[in-house]
Amino acid sequence: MSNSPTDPGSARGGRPTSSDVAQRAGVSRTAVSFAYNDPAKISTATRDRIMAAADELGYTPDPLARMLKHRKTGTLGLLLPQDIAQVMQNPYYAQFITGIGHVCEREGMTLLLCPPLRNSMLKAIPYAAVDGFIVTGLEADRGEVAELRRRKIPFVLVDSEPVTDVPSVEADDDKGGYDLVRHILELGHTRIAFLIFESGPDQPNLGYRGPLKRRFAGAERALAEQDLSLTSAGVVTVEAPCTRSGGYTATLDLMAGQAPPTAIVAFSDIMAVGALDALKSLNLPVPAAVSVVGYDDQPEAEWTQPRLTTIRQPIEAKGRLAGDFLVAAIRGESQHPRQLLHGALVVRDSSGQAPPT
Amino acid sequence: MSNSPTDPGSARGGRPTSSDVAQRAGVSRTAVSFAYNDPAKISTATRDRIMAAADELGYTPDPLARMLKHRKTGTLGLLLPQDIAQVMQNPYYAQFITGIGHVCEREGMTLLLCPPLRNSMLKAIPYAAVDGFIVTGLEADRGEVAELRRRKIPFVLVDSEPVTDVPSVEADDDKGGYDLVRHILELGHTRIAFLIFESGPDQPNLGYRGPLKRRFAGAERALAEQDLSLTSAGVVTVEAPCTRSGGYTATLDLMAGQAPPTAIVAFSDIMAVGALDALKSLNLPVPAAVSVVGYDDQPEAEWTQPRLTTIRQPIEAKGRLAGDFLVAAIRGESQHPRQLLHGALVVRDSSGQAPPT
DNA sequence: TCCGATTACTAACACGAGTAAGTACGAGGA
DNA sequence: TCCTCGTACTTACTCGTGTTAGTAATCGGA
Repeated sequence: MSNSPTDPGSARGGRPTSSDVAQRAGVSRTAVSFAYNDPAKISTATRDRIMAAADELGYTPDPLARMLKHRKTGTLGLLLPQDIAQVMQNPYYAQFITGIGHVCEREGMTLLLCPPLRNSMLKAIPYAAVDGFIVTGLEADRGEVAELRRRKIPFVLVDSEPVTDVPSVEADDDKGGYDLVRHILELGHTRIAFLIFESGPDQPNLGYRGPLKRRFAGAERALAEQDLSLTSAGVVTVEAPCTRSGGYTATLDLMAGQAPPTAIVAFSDIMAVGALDALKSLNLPVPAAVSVVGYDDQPEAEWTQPRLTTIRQPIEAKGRLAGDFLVAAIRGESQHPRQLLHGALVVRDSSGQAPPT
Repeated sequence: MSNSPTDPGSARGGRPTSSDVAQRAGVSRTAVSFAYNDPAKISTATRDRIMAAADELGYTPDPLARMLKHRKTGTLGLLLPQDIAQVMQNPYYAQFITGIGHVCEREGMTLLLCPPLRNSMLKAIPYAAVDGFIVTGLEADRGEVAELRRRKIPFVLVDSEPVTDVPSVEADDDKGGYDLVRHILELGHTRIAFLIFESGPDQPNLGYRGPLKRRFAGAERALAEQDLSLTSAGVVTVEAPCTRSGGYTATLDLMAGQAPPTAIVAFSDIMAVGALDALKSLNLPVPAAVSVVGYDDQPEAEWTQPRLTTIRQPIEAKGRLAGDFLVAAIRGESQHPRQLLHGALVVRDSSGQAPPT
């Protein structure tokens, strides 16, 4: 109303600043800052006057400016390998984020979901205002690690290949793969199909990254004990999208083949559920005709008919540890810890003795 | 190495700034900025020199400083009513965030999860560096709306009571409640139990907020058509935590009562699943002895045995619309749209004719 | 040879705050 | 009266960047 258009500090359409409040209360901008951050440094009378002025103008300190000054954002960044929509459809991530959430609650921090920018995780890094990153589903090339190092931003790797001097959280996927396949072999199966997620090079067990690679390594160890390998007759590997329908379609294809498997090892519960769907539609009893096992022990595993044998993985603990490590790294307390989490075979009803030949 | 300790611009432990790069390349700081943001304004030769210097020093523009200058963060804020860990355990939110995720992808934005700070959504607002908020699960008192208005931050309300001049997305929970109960009544049920989430005042249908309140209103309309009400004999309302075990325990209690219900109306699928568990453990066939219906049509609803009758709610669309509205509001294009989304009754196998008395 | 016009760059201000160092003032002690 | 000393406040610098306005050098044209 009384603002001349050239008046610089006044609310010219935008939000009021501390200068506006200072002017209105007849004090310096510093006094306004003190009123908010260090009330002891100012008389209660002027403090009240300042607060009243702030209230009338609708002033509120700008979070960005504070962050810039303090060099602290109060947010953890979660660097994702896929778009948010894809990630959230995967129950794995819901559990993982739950774990991080516990840390956020304890520390009073927020969580920023950072999907790739123009299909690149690397490009997403420079645009995130965070105190540090939790990096998950890292691509093989590792440009991201170099970039994060360049930037001197604290970060934690999850389910990635080990990198020196970087805190990391891993699961014993090798042992998981081993336990799962050994369980199947002990039941007498010899015609085994591996149902795996994501696309990779066409040579199995070569070029797979992260957890998948390690699960395969464990599987191969178990197979070797029975003088089998991933390339033995009867052992096949099929790739499909990590969805229920992906597992469904792949299983239909498998069972239509020459010598269909008697055991399907899915490296994801959700794909295993799809496999169960397919076998049901083919009227093949599980586990009498075909055994099915999954991985992760997500809640679905207990609801299927029959209930799913799987590897329980402490996903939530993984998130929590990653959060703890990151917070420690941000505080500079980090000793570059590396934690290996253990899974366990959960035998339910979907795996049984191989049918007589 | 060659930095004197009083040298102000040099990397004194921290990250290098554009001044450092400028000094190293023998140009002004402005030139460095141009090299990154407007290469046309600078000769290619010096641009290369600047980039080389930046590379050697490991320089990278500070996202916070950019945001402050541009008055734009490139992130949407999701203001949550509970801690991240609690929210992520609820499949509802996973779907909702999926919807927002589509918008984030299209706009190239990130998503900030803002849980309450010291049990207060209101206190979380000032600490978030976002371009706008999606507000969900708002408490009844509405302090948050006033605060967001004060701050002049764009925001969108989801599943809240209507507020004038604020974009909002709602579902027709009233119709959902009506359809669900009408379905049950048409099957001849008269002894009905409502299984609802969260704690409220002890008088049912009074003081409930948001969606729950509207679902009850719809339910009451349907009941009235049969000359029944929420306080009729045979109609009970039970509150329990919104979890599988919450539904389980509550149902056990219900069935142990004098005149146990023949229909259980859960206002959440996950509680309905718990109810099914309980009935199974009591050897009560569903729907022959007791019908069970849920709400939301989450993926679980199709996996249960029997498959669950429920109200399909377009949760993902809700998130997507909220995102769209928020982006429009941030751009200043907003006409304060209000969208009402429609659900639909999905009849599966868990609801059937009431047993003969 | 002198005049615009273009190119290539810089100085100076802005974004919105926090904070060390400095100043004016009144009270209290010698 | 003079000299502390504490209180209450301000001046001036800082965080790291974007960008307008302005200047020195170069070029083409007459």
